[in-house]
Amino acid sequence: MSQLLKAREAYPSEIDPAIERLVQDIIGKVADKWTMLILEALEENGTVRFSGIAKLVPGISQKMLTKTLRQMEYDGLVSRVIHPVIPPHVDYALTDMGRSLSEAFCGVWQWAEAHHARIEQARAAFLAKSGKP
Amino acid sequence: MSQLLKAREAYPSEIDPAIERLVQDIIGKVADKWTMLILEALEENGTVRFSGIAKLVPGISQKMLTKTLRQMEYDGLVSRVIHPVIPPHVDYALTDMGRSLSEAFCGVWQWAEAHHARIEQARAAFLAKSGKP
DNA sequence: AATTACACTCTCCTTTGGGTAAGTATAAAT
DNA sequence: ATTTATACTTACCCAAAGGAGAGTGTAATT
Repeated sequence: MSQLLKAREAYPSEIDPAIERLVQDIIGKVADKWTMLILEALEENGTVRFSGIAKLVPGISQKMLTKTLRQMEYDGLVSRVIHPVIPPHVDYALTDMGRSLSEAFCGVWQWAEAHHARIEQARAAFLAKSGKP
Repeated sequence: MSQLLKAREAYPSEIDPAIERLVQDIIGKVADKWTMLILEALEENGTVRFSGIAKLVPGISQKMLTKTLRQMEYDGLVSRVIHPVIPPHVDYALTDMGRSLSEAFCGVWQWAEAHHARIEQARAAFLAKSGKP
């Protein structure tokens, strides 16, 4: 057993550790690149089909799109409506919970848009500081 | 080349695609489990040492702690101050930018705390619906 | 008869994430 | 002389993420 694991037990916590773990699990699942990108795409475009989301989320592969949508459906963030026609037609949309998450995430998007220049600046400074000496 | 990739180029975009890509890259990096957990730990505890963060972030390994902290320093989210004593003493703290990100993330934490019960409910419903027929 | 459309699924493969364990440096405490 | 403390790094390993590409089913189109 590592020193870290031993030491960790020493700290007390004011909040219910069971809920804390649950929340961290949710954060761990929801704080996913593709989840967030799909969330935004659906928030801005309402009901969208599979291929529509693929167009709205640059760089996502079919595999990841399918997988992420399934997880989001499982978590109750999106609804999935199959129209049994040929060729197939499947509509995706945010649920109320998905919309509320999207709203909660709005601040992060704004932060990213507001700070991307400063981040690049920080990176350059880091490289200059640590790369030279 | 896949159909998806071909189709994607067709869609025009109102916003600067270069900035869009930058923002999505930032989201992709920042939307990381450990980053978010460390962010919260530092936000709530101010200046903390390496081993202190390890105690505050349950389940993180030394390797991931080191790696994530380096990335956060690179992105300008945390400051790292080395006190050249023996045994070593290194202080970590959020920068202004780190604090602002933490603030932006606050909404997501609150969402997770508010909705974890509903998520578990949705999962049960999903399994009942898709597992039976 | 061949092609296209759509929303997948499946297989193969490479990359990354992430855990464990051991090693490092050195001064102070035992 | 050995242990302890701290903040790492390195090496080894496995599992998960994720990309590329091919295949599927069927009806309408060409």
